[in-house]
Amino acid sequence: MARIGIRQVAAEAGVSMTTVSHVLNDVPNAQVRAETRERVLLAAQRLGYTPNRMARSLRTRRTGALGLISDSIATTPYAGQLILGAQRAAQEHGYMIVLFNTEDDPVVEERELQALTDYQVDGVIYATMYHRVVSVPQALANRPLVLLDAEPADAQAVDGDKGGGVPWVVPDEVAGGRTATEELTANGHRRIGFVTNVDDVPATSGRLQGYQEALAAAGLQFDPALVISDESESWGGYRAARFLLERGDRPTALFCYNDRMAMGAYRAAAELGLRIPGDLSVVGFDDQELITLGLYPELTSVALPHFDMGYWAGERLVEVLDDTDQSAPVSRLTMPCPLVRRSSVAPV
Amino acid sequence: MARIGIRQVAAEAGVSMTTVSHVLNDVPNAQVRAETRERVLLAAQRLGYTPNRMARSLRTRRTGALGLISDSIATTPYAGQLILGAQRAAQEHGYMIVLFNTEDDPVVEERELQALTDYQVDGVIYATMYHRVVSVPQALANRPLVLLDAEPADAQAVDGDKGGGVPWVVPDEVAGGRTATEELTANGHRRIGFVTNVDDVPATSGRLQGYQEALAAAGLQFDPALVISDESESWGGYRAARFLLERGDRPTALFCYNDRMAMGAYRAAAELGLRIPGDLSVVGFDDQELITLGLYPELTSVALPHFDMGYWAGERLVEVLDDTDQSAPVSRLTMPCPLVRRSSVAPV
DNA sequence: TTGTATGCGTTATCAA
DNA sequence: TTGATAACGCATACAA
Repeated sequence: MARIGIRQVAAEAGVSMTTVSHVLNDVPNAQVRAETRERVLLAAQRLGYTPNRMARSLRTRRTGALGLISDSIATTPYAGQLILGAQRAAQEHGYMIVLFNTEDDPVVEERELQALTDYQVDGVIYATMYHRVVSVPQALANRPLVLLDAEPADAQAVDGDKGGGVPWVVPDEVAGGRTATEELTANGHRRIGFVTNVDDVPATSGRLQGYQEALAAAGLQFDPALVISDESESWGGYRAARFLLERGDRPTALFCYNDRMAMGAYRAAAELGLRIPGDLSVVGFDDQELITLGLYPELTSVALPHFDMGYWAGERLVEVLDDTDQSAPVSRLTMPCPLVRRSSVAPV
Repeated sequence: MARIGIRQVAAEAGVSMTTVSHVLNDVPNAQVRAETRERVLLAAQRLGYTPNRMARSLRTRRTGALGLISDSIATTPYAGQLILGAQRAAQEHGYMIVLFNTEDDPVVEERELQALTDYQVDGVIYATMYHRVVSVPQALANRPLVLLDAEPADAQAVDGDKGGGVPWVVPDEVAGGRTATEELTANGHRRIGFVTNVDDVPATSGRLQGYQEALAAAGLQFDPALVISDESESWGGYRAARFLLERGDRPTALFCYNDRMAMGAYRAAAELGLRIPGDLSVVGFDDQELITLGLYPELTSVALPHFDMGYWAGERLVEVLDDTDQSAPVSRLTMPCPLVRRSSVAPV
């Protein structure tokens, strides 16, 4: 049983290979008579024809594969959404996603970049699992490339700008911080603590800025004493929250850098006999359901748009690959972070 | 600049394409003179030759791609480890992993299986993110296939047995349940509650069995009243634990079906004024660091060997693909679940 | 509007 | 021990 190829379809339809190819690929130039076209389509259908991707690839010099290389797929709960988004977009355009991992190890990264080349992927999505500033590896310089949840060290372009360089998408940390804080001011809170982290990443400065903007918008004075930094873990959040809540003029609400720190803040509140949300309102960040749904009361949190970012990156890369004209419409995007309301916020 | 291929290497080395192919692929039959061999290797090196995978694939009818199709990559924190393990194994043998997703939707699954065929992957890893009993889709029946974290509905073979069917790997739920319970009996606990879930999955029955075995091994009587089932969420764990802990002869230790339920148990204990581990010892399952490290005190938990299972599945599939003799050595494996000790267990 | 013929870069068959 | 050469299945320049 000879595997059915374009040749068999041609025979079945009583036409030549060329015609079949034209019909099946919707070649723009040469036209095919509608009747012939129909015949070919039917024949292909009847025979259950599936194009041989290897042969096609050899000929077109395109594999239809997108490489997704990321720093640490294993240890973060975000990875899934990021990858799934990219996968969905790729799938919709007939591409497949091939995974690569650097494990945050330069040696491994080197090896993976080599593999990326060996496998001859058509384009690359360079992803980080936490919003980071990265310098694009030299090996990726002259390839179709999109940055996912990462921004290039030499970035400067404005939102929606062409920017000229490599497209990238990151969460809008500033707007996210604003959203979280506004939820609190909207509930009448006037003393709002910010339990933040100590790392020098875009999220740290961005969310702080959003916090300040929201305060200003509500006519509130920014008080540096209400901002406490610590490790972005549960125990860091505990320490910071405890410090804030033990003050005489304790805040009535806490905006926490992430859900882990919020988890620590819950413990601090419990130890001090403070009820949530009755005595203290709390807003987290990241919307990690393991935490937000696990805590009691369930935690209101700002979600990171991982799926959407992944999807955008996939779409964008396909655009770059498929578009004849390379007039990149948008090369940089910050995505909004939606608020997910639960039960940890109440009016003062 | 013509891309360098086997032809260029041949010219550079002053030999024929055939010879180059022979030495580069270590063809077992035809021997090449050591000196010639050296010359070819050097030429390839000097030119930085990289084989064209599409051409090779077209010829060998093998893509070097393994399809990893899973039910829900997005929503679970396990996915990363599972995928990473498989990816690592694949990588080590020169294969790449291509991702597919069913989203637990039969329609999508249908489409993805089709894609799997279109992309002509050499083999398939069918993975579920929670240990499940599955029936292998018809479309996968006659392909190189390995089940990951899933067991076929018609399974019957013994560990290490050839089994004849498709290879699969799952966690050893029984041993895991035993491990968790033994940690408690070893600390002198004699009244050990089991906060379990209501779903009919292998983990439910397996862990219960392990619990019973450990009790028996410690010479303790199994008391059905100490086993409470509820939804495997934080609030379910809360309810079940609360019920157990309010009894007059409350247990001094709790084995929880998973970390989420343990999280709820923590809350129940706190509300009842019970200190952990002073008044109550707790062991969880899954070792989800977001929870185990977030809780206070940090939760002792039994870890699911996701990375190892992924790795095994990858290795196994490659074996099936590469091995000339198809005498499958092992077709079924249950992996041990190691205990991760933290601070939630103390002697009575 | 449709058909013929060539080549993409390898591997494998056969001959030398 | 090495070298010519024929597929692999498809897309396309060119001819009809």
